[in-house]
Amino acid sequence: MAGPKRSAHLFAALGDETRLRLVSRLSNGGPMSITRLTRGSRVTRQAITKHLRVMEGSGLVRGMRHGRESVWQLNQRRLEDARRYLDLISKRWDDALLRLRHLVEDGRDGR
Amino acid sequence: MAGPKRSAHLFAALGDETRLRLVSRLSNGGPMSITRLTRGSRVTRQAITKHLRVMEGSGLVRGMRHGRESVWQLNQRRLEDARRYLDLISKRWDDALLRLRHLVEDGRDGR
DNA sequence: AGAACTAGCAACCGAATGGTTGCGTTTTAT
DNA sequence: ATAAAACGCAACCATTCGGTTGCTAGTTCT
Repeated sequence: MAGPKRSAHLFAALGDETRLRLVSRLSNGGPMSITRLTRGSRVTRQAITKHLRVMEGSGLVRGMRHGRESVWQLNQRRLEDARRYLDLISKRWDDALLRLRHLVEDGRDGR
Repeated sequence: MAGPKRSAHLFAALGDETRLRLVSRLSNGGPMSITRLTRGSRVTRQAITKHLRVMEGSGLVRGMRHGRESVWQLNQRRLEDARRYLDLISKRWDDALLRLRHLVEDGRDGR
């Protein structure tokens, strides 16, 4: 299920520039090894590794060992989870504003 | 424009449990004052204020002074920005996997 | 006018975060 | 068999973050 706790965790994983760049790289280059991801990034391989682990922790990405290198790929399902959560909030917000407008108008009529 | 930096900032604003709870409250209760938001939250009013400012910093929320209280409301446009970014990533990912599959298949045929 | 309410400002604190460096281990290439 | 490549582990560091407390200032209510 969604839930604010799990969702926050997920968004937090997206809430870092370096990490979002990794997501972007993976999203249009397909699965990639750590050193490959490190090339073209201004930070250390270790930093990349840490970030990948963080994202793995929220299910956003997962890696498999392939010979001497570990290859990482996006997990699209989690992306959809995030999107659904935003949709939910958006929908509720519309309704809330509608209810609010009704309240105001009723107030006027009630004078 | 989107951009990884601005987007990361936006997701970071969503990437905290307390903050996401605030978003949720605002999303189905409509615009609300700080003290009202504080009631029903386990943290201090000051904490709430700080979080609101953080979210304001990424344009996710905005507040207006109304008499002695400051009333805050969601900014739906930013929510849509976040959603669009996720859509973009998702779409790219699909294409990347497709290209990858073609590569693999071509490899087999090329033997 | 005075009490109560709502909020802002500033200082402080412990924990988490993003990043680096150094070293050891496994796997591939020569 | 050695060298090189790719990675994991651990320690360390500065900064940011989430949160609290104490105090002050503007608004509303009686």
